[in-house]
Formats: sequence, C-alpha cells, structure tokens
Amino acid sequence: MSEGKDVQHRTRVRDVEEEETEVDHLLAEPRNDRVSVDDCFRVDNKSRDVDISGHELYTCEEGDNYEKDQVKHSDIGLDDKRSASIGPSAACEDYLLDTEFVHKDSDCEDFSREESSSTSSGKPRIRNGNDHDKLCKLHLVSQRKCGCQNQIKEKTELKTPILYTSQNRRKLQSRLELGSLFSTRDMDLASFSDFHRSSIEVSVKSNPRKTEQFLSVMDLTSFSGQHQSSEEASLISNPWKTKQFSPAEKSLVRLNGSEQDMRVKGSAESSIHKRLRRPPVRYIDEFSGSVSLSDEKHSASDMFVDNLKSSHLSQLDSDEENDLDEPEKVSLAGKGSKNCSDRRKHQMIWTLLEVIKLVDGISHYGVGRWTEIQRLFFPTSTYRTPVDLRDKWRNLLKASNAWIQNDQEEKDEESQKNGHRQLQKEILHRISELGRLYPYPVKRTPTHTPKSSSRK
DNA sequence: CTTAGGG
DNA sequence: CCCTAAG
Repeated sequence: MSEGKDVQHRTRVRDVEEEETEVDHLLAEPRNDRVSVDDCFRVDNKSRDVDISGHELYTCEEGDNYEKDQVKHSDIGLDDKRSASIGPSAACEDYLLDTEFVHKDSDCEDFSREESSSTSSGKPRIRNGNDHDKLCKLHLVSQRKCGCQNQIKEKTELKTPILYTSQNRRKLQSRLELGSLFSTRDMDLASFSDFHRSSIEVSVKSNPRKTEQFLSVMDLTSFSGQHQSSEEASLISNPWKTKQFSPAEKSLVRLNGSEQDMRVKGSAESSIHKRLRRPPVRYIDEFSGSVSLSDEKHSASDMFVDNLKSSHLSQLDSDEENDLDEPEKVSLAGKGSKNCSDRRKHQMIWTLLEVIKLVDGISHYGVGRWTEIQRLFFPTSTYRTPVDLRDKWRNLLKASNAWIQNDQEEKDEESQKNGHRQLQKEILHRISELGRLYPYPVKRTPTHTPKSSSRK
C-alpha cells in the first residue's frame, strides 16, 4: 500500500514540477539555484531574513563585499530578474573568517570568484601562488606537522574535486584541515553523511569552538537519505522543535522560517526542510499526537511526513521553485478533525509562492478574470479553483489594508513574535496598489471613483 | 461555465 | 473554504 501511495505522491509531485516549469518565466520568485549545502553553514554568522518576495535582507555586522550585490535586489522591485544567488563562496569565507587563521586574500577568494562565474560545475581552485608561510600556518593550526612535501602534494590535490572514498579519506581530511571544510561541494554529497563524522573530528581538532555549532548544524541537516534519522522526521513534522536547539541553528531556523529553500544541486537529497511557518493548530495537534517516528504510515501525519520526504527527493532536481508548496502535494484533510466547522474542510495553506503567483496574475490580467489567471499561473493544480483565487485575493486585500493602516513595523515585529506569517512590504504594497486599481467589489464605474479604495 | 457575493 | 445566485 505504501507503493501505491508513493506512486500517487510522485505523480502529484510531478504535477507540481510541471506547473513550476510552466510558469517559470512568470514567477516573481527568487531563483536560488546555486544555493548549496554550504549555505547552511554560513548562516550562523549573518542573520539572514527573507521577505515575502524572497529577497534576502541582510543584517550583517561585517561589511562583506559579496553581499552588496545581493542586497541590491531588495531595491529592484518585483521584477523577475531576481536571481539573488548565494554562492558557496560565502560559506567558505565565513568559515575561514571564523577560523582565525585565514585572511581575506586566502584560498577562499578563488572559490568565490570561481563560483560567481560558473554555475554548478565550478571546481574549486587553490591559488598556486600560495606562499609557504600560509600553508605552514594552516598546518600549525590543524596541529599537523609541517612537511613541505606534503603541502605541495596537497596543493595539487586541492585542484580537483575529491570523491569521498575510504582511500580518499585522508585527502579530504587534510583538505579540511586546510580550512576548506565548507566547500563541501567538492565532494560527492552522497558520501557526505559518512564523511561528516570524520569531518567533525577534524574540525574538532582544528577549531573546537566552532565545532560545537558545526555539530549542531550537522544534526539538523543530515545530508544523506540513508541517514534520515528519526530526528529529522520529527523535524519535518514539527520543525519548531528546532527552536530548542542551540545557537547555531537559530539562524538556520530563521532561514527556514523565512521559507528559504536550501537545495543541494546535483545531489540526491538535501533534507533541509523549508517551511517553518506554523501550520494551523489542528495540524499541529494531529502531528504532536500521533507522530511516533516509526515506520507506520497510517495516520495522516505520517503520510504528511512521507510526502514531504518524497517531495524533497524529487524536487531537488528542478532548479526552480524556491518555496516549496507543500499544500500542493499534501492533502491535509485526512482526518475529520476536531470541532472545526464543516467548511474549511480541505483548507490548504496558501504559500508565499502561490500568493506571489496570484498577485502576478492579477497584475497581469486584472481582477475578475480568475479563470485566466488560474489557467496561466496555476496550470496543473487541481485545487486553487478560480473561486479560490478570488477568495484569496479578497483576503489579501483585506489583510493588506489592515496592515497598511496599522503601523507596518509594529505589526511586523508582533507577528514575527507570534510566529505569524507576515507579508512583507513589497508584496503588500503591490497588493494595495492593485487593490486601488481594482477595488474588490468590482466597481468599474467610470463616473465615480470607487469608495472602497480608501487611501491609506 | 464563470463570476460575485455572502456565510 | 463552501454555497448560491446571476450573467
């Protein structure tokens, strides 16, 4: 039975993929194609946030060069050219910064440059002109003997990606000790799970302070599907558990909370869950009640977890879609839950991406042509009928008006504290603008200005 | 069938 | 989200 379910999931997932590719050009969503595993490591330095349109808002203390360009994207507006890509270079650099012994002009610089120019096939390169001193220094830090021959050897080895095998273990370790730990893209990610044990050891040696954080990050993100621990399952079903974790993944949680998708390109799976938005209460109830982290897949919650996993697996290849729309794959209406009123039976959460799609559609077609919008922007989704779109738009308008009337910032903080999802200014303004243009009670009276579009 | 409007 | 009436 699990087979049939699986098939079903796949088809649904495929649908979604199809949809995503179809609306590819229309989406006003960030395409962080290049976000890789490495990014999860860099987060702990910067507190990164993402507004609704997916723009990264950095609040970094140190003036980092590479972030300037990305910050700019927040100013562009809602154009579709927002490939605010974050390169692994950042991660590398951060780590190196943390590990005290590397300076800005070290090997990492090459990484970043390389990354910015090439998409995924960028092979890390170490600058040849590395002076001996630096390497010696590295060796010193990593408590290794400084043998010059070894260094040269390592230097050459660093140029080529190393697949993790038992034979290569030593190479990798030495690389790690050289501070290139976080350029994990060098190695086959499928072998990373095995690898990370040793890497942890190594990093303990090289920098105990940092390792604490690193370990917790690793706990959160087991990179191999074989290593899908029960913990991860629980994380997926109830991501808020992460809040109990230690400082390192606070930022990670924040990242997820901002619906930022981390994707490992080319690797089979990255099991970093995306959406941290708190599901409606009744879902939480369901999950907390029945999730036993066992193999049983009878309850709706288990189905949910399973769905998430499979969706993660198969979605990793498509480089589109930053914000996974779980509700598009999961029918959460399994149980006739609680004392919920009869309607809202099949309520599925509108994701950020969907909202953006909707807004795009409206700005494209105008209000009222819901069918068209649905056809163009929600092609393969069986749910999200034109009526749903209209309803959602109605709600959005209401909400945006309310939000704009009240103080934005205040609300923002408040709702973030409460864990509510907050539509950020950009889309908010867009909504209100459209609302002004097409007031919801469609009053297309040319003679009189619509009253409902009361100025804020 | 699509949309508007109310619940 | 559901239901219904109106075009």
